[in-house]
Amino acid sequence: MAKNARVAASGQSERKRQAIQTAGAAVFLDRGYEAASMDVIAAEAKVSKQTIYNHFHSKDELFKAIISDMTTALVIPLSISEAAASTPQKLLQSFACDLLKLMLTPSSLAMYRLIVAESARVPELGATLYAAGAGQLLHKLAGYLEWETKRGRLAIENTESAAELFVGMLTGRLRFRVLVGDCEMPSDAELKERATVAVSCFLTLFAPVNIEPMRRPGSGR
Amino acid sequence: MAKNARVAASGQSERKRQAIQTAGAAVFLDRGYEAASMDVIAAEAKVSKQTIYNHFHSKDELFKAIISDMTTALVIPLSISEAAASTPQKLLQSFACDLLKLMLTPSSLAMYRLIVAESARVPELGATLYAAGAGQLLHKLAGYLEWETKRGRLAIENTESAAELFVGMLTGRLRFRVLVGDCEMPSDAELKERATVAVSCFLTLFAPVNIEPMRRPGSGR
DNA sequence: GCTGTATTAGACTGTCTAGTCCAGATTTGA
DNA sequence: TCAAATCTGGACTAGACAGTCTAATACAGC
Repeated sequence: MAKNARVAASGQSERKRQAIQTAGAAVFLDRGYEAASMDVIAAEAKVSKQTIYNHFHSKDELFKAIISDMTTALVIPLSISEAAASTPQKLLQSFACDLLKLMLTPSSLAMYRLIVAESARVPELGATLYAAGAGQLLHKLAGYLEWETKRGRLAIENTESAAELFVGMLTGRLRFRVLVGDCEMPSDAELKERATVAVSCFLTLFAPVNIEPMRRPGSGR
Repeated sequence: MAKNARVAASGQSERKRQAIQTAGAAVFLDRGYEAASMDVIAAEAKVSKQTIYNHFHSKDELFKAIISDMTTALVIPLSISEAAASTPQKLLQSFACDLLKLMLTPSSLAMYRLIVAESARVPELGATLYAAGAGQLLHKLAGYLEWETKRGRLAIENTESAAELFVGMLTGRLRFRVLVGDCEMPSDAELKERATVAVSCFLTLFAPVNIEPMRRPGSGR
């Protein structure tokens, strides 16, 4: 045991392990930790239950492995490389749209639900995941804001707090409402409108003083 | 059966029912739906298990009764009655502080966790609770903003969307971070600073044009 | 005090689950 | 080709849990 996993990447054992993690992720996300049984995961992975226990000591360890794997798979939709060729308004607008769409994805919602529900039971996971996901996203956004400030196209003193402000304005209670079934999934047009309002407010607050401010916000539906 | 419950308010039966609901709320909030067993709830309520089933047909019905009871107990910390004697800045600031403190209360956090976790299993609850809690709060805030706009002390076109914007700016990712263990409970001073930033941004966006704008925000911490 | 109803403790059923064990089949690596 | 490791499926243990049942007790209204 404990052989180099990479060497065996094409081997059956490693494929089984992957299948278990994939199936486990699906079942945990779908049902939550308690309601996900090892038998169902085994069936989903097309693997015998014993095989799961060959790879993971317990249900809890499997869960932790899956979640911690997910942190490496989180993708942040903000490419600062494009920033030079764009304007703050365009870049923030497209970032905002991407972010809204991403966070309202069924799998993102399921992930959020799972993390909120289980972070009490498994404290270390939540912080790790936050750092890899939302935290990193805010940090990248702050980096971009910093860069634009140096360039003179924005005027922000505390970029970390401004980044959080922007994301807060953008998302508001939307995720909670969708999660809780208070409203349908918004259309793309509604998301775009929401993004536009947030960007426009943000630029009103943080555009350099010598630049004409945006239209007064809050007129959106 | 089905006697008027109010008449029997001083009776033993009604007291038992109350004890069951109270104990059930505590156990559900503490452990979540799945991990809360009827035996534990009975013990906590100092009641026999059969008595629970005399009052509620099933665990699920008990859960629903408890949650729907909570909706009537939600208190919104915004008294517009004080508004006339104050200024938008002062009132929003105090509202913001109250709201932040309220939402970071251990019991509020536990409630949030429970709702997020269980709204998938019991869809109708989430919407009801949202309407009674966060939704009503946003609505009251919007009402206040409307009133100040009519009075000429604010200039807002869409007050509902502005209310959500304000709450979004105020809370940002804070609840999620605390819930997930990414950060400690913030001190009162930090909460106040956070409220100040949000209020100042909000007033910059929505103060009437003839009034001097606030200091440029984002300088916090 | 009498009568009917609610409560109680605890035994009990049936179901579900995490985790183990085993004997035979398959795969892997040399 | 052979031996070690891994996989399989299914039976099994032990415990938890929702919900029922019972026989005895406490209580409320008349």
